[in-house]
Amino acid sequence: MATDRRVKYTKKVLGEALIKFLNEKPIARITVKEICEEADINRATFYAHYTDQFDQLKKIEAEFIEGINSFLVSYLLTSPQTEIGVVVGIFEYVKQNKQLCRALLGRNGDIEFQEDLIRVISGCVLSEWQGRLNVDRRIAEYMMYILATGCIGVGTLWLEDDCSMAPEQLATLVVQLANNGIAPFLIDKQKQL
Amino acid sequence: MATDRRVKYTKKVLGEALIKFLNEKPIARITVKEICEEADINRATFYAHYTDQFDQLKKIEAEFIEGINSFLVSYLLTSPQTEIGVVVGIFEYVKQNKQLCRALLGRNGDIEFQEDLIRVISGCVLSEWQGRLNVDRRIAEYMMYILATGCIGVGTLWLEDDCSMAPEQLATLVVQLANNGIAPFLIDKQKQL
DNA sequence: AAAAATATTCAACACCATGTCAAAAAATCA
DNA sequence: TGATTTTTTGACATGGTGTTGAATATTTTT
Repeated sequence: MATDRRVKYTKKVLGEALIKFLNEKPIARITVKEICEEADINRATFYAHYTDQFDQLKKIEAEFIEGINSFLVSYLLTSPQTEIGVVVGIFEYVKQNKQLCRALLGRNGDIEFQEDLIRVISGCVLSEWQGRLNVDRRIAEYMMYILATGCIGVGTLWLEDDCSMAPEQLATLVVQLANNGIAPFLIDKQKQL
Repeated sequence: MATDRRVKYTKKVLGEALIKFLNEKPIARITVKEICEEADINRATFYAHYTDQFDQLKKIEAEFIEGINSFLVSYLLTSPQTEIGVVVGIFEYVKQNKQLCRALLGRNGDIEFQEDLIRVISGCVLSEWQGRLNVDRRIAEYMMYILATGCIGVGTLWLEDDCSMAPEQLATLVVQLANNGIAPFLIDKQKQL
């Protein structure tokens, strides 16, 4: 299949070039010409694989989504399912793809990619919760959306911090906040008196 | 000052044209040429006001941020500050600028704009909470980020629903979830036994 | 209402990334 | 090695870009 070493190499260096530029400027400012110059690949070759830089970005995004999805599926099948375990897994997967994720989620990232991620997280992680909620289906969807976007948002901040915090710690924070909100963290616990 | 009626009209129709296209495709796919044709404004006139379509978008975004910021500041100065009141105010302001917000936050929106919004919300609404949290400053920042991005995320979903839910209802949901998480909404409340 | 100031229009220009092509060269696979 | 596939090369027309100066139109000022 698509295992020709030349094709593999071409896509690899073109992808690296795009990611590099995405850390500097939005996709709209990036030209096919400069991607090819950076990667030292002929422009005609680029067009043999992608229609333009947006197409290239979409395909890289799709590859990542596919990757994290299969990771989650295999995780859910094998491991004992602690509530926090999956969240840790997600953050670890993100950390392993730090540079790519920073480009896709950061300042010059793509909102459609965010939405794809929300879909994956909702599908694999949050969907189970949804059935246990004693609220309207629509309200439950809104609540899941808040949690999913909050999760992605803090993940992005974490990436900008170069993933300095441990994935377990971040996952713990997220799960606690999702379960009980900020109340347990407040200073004035009048109940203690 | 900048009150010449011609300038005002030009910027207005150019802005409307850009927003219209943003509901159809990403800014990168939008050309200065088509913005001007849609607005029936000469291309040279466009360049008298903006360097390109990105510059135009940034200026429209900045205008909105400025608007919501002054709205929040005046709100915090005049009204009795109920915890939920400010959140209602934000959602109402968003609803009043539905079409614009949908373009700026939707599928073809801009992540930098999201970040600007996070900054405003954090600054005006969440900063007070932060001091009351019994956690590290860094952890508190992460928590605020989760709440802010969750808030924006659900706001975007709400916009796509054409703001069908009342702002008060949505604000209530957000505040409850932020304060106590999903626990109070769960079906199996074993504590009741 | 006329004059002065300012904004917009118009036409034309060079520039450059784009997307495509056919033929040659290079690398891979069997 | 020989056949196949990919990449390179150079060339081409196309179209949006950004700028310019003069003409025209509109607003503001006196």
